[in-house]
Amino acid sequence: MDKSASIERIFQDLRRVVHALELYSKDVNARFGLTAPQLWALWELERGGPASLGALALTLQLHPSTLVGVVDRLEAKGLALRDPDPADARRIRIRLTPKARALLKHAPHPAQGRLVHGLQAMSERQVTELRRAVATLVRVMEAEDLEARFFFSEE
Amino acid sequence: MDKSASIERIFQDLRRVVHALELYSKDVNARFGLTAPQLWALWELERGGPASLGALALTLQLHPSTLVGVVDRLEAKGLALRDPDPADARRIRIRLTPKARALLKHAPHPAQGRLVHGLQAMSERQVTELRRAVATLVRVMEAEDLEARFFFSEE
DNA sequence: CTCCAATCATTTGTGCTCAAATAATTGTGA
DNA sequence: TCACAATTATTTGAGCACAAATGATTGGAG
Repeated sequence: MDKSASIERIFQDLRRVVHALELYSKDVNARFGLTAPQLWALWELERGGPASLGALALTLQLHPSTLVGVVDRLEAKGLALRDPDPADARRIRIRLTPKARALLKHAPHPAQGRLVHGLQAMSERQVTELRRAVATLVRVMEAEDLEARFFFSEE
Repeated sequence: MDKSASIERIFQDLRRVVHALELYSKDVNARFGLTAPQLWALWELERGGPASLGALALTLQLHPSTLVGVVDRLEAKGLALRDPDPADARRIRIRLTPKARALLKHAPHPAQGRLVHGLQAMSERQVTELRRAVATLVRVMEAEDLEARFFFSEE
């Protein structure tokens, strides 16, 4: 297979990866009541403690305005709370409720779904190769992204 | 790096890949007026000729209800038309307008954006490795997906 | 020939995503 | 100190994605 055919295939396959991840998220939601972004947010709050909306958005790599809705839904489910930040009235402090902590004990870790189950069935060598390849992809894509942003910011 | 750390990393990186793809789509839309799904749909219609909504959804791997909105927007832009299917009144035949065909000549091919530009800068050997790795990923993910669907359909 | 189940497109409802505009608050430079 | 710029969260608007329900049409079984 020549290079351009490989590139075409990589894109098709990436679309399928994205698709599978989405289906997985919907599936977890249907079965468990929490979507992947919601689980990621909870898990990150558990790991890093209370955080401002902006800080959490940064670690989750989401746009702040995206995270507002996610936190809204977590709050509606009684899993997260918005406290005012005593030091800065512009900020909020998002923290977990005891209910959330209890739930996280039994929740599928965002990186332990059935997709990861498949990865675990692969040899360590294969997983390492895959990790390297995906890391390369990220590097290339984000580099191009930055470059383009810089380029167009000059216009 | 041990296996579970590799798996964790793979997932983080995949999230970043998805993120970069989304940003790219939004970017093309802002600059060109068409989102990635719209471009994919146009390109597929150009390649395969007029198609029913269900058939197009299948080749694009989208849920039919998702595609309805995409086609609505293409129609609103004067790029696609819904014709009745003479053979079956339930079906529609989606086809391109001349405007769409003219536009496609200058449009960024869905798989020729700046992300692909980055891939093209890589060596053929690297690209081949990446293709294999991503294909492995797809195989693993979709196999797990099928397995889970089968498992839960037995409940 | 007539029901009735299957098929096809669509609508509705929920959620995620971004960007741009808005409002409140902070901190700083004159 | 005080006006003004920066920061922070939110709202608004557009689009994508799925599932489930709906309505129209087809085609087959009795």
